[in-house]
Amino acid sequence: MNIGEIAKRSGVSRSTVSYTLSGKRPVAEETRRRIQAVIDELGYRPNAAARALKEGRTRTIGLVIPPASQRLTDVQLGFVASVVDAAARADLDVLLSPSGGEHDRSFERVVTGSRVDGVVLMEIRLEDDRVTRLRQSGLPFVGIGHTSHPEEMTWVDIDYETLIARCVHHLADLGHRQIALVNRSAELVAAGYGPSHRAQLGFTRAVGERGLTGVQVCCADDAQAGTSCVERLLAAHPELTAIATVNEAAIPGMYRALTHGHLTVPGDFSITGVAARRWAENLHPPLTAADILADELGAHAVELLIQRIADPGLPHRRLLVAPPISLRDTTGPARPRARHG
Amino acid sequence: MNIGEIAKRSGVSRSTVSYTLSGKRPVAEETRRRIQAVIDELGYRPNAAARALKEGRTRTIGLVIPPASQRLTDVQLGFVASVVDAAARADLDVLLSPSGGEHDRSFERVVTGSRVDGVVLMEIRLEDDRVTRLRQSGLPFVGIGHTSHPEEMTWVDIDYETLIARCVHHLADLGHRQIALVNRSAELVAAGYGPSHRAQLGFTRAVGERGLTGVQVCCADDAQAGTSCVERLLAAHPELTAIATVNEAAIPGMYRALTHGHLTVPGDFSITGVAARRWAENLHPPLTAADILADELGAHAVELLIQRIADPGLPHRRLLVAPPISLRDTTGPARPRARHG
DNA sequence: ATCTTCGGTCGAACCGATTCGAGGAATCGA
DNA sequence: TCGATTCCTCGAATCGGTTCGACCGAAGAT
Repeated sequence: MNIGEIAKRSGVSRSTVSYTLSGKRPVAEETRRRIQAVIDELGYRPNAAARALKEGRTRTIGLVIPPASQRLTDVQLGFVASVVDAAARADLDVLLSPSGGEHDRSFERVVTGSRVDGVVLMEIRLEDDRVTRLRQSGLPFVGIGHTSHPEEMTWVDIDYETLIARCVHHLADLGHRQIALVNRSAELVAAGYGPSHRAQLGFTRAVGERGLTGVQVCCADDAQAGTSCVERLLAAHPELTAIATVNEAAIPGMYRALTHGHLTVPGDFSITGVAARRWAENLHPPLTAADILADELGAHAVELLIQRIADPGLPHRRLLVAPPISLRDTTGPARPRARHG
Repeated sequence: MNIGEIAKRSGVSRSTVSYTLSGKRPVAEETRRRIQAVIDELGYRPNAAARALKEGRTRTIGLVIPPASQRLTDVQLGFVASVVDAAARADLDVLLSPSGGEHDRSFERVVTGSRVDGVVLMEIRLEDDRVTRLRQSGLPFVGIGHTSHPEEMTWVDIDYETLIARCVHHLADLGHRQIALVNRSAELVAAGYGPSHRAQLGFTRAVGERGLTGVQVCCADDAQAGTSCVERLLAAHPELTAIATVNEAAIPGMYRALTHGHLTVPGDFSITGVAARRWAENLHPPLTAADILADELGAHAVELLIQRIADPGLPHRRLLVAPPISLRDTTGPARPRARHG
């Protein structure tokens, strides 16, 4: 079922069929109708490989997701969904590629075999081999996240530094004097994961500006870890009255630890952070947090990528978003903690 | 950077380079080394489109995910991850396609343009247009889930009927006499969503076999809905002492409603169901549930698909898995409910 | 009446791989 | 020494599209 077959049945040449499809040259109205009828009847669609070969573009973008695809956070999942949606709207297909660890073959295939016109790269580290690899390959790409050389690539990102600083200021405004930052896992922080690093910066800065006492801890990305992390914090820092966090997966566990410690939220203890909106709303109690607009960010990444594909010579662009804090039910005026042992 | 360039620099013909790459004909050891050196130096990879065009296969599979990609459940996410992993292991790329609603163009592109060698289809309904469409397209496909004509396609699925029946028997063994099934959203059930339908069947059957009183309700896929659903249940059925559910997203909300109603789990009230293992373990308290082994199922789907791609004439196969219930902390002996208003 | 112009169509080249039949050189047996 | 066999390599065809130059007839200009 190829273009030659359509041509034969319509009594025209292959090129005329092609022009009918693309509209790049005029075709007589009657001829066009005849060809279209045959196409519709046979349900013909041009072969994607042949088209890609001749045109030199695949109408496909790669989406490189983090290795541990088992444990995508809600925010990450939101990025995937929004990238896929935005790509679909632009009539682009999305090739999914896990990267890192045992999946390097997959990443390499995507980068190197002219399979895609461009790549959206998620979960970028401050020093990231994949960025180096992509840059030297010459393939257009856009990061969701950025490296320690932000000017060298096009990216969109969440301004964790500002957001966490904002959280700290918000807590300080409410009278809290001793605040903890619950970051993500120690491994991620050690690996130079940008958001974690920038959260540290923002926290340190804001705590300094407001003359507060700040504690920083790492915590694995699950509820269990959140519980034990907060238990340790409460025990070690009796004056602590509030937490800011970028570790959404640990938050339910943190709630649990507070409940166990007979601390009500937001009465006795305040907690705030950065999280996906729907997720924050569905928590109990709903979390006061800076809402990450994954939809918007993913769509923007695709848009920038499409521009870069159209003109790879374009200067690099970056977009750093810092959504405001949505006040919900987990932050309130500071009150000295009652001791319960 | 094409095969001709490699050939020129190695001083051989293009076909010799091709044979070196594929090993389909002998190439002199020295020639092979020379060619390989050039390939390594230039980092050459054969153009995927050209190869696909000539070979008639793309080394890519399509993964059709549910429309509301924003709200993939943990189980669904597990399927995606395991399919991607399994495909990567088989050196296959994965083209992601949201289906349904506004995304039909994407689905159509995947099915029709020879973009993929086969398709894994998720979230199948009892009557499903996409299955019809795929069957008439002749493209090999494997379902995760199946329609009301199970013999007409190859699929893997979770035996929700058996699992829910098992949950009911487990609760009956513990002495519970009145049990509720919390199903997924009314829309899904109305749309003929297989798992929901089969859960109903299994529930009705087991309740009958054990002479219990059974109540069935639908519940949207979020915590909020879970809370109000259970609140209504508790109010309407004072004798109710246990719940079985296939709605994992609603479970945290159900816990909450029980807590509010001053019912301890598993002391006053038992709850069990079907859920992803990691998720069930991380819940508080950990959920007694049949653990869905998404990894296994996804990998098996890919395996079956690869077989069908290799030989489309193969008879259809099906795999219905019914993992045993993992006893955790949410089911216990029946005890008449204390009235708290 | 002749020259342009232009809309509509065709044939052929091309994209970058794979694969088949054929050919050349070296080796072997007779 | 000559033909057969084996081993290696090459050239050409092919996959299914797109696109460029050319051509043809009809309409418009002079």
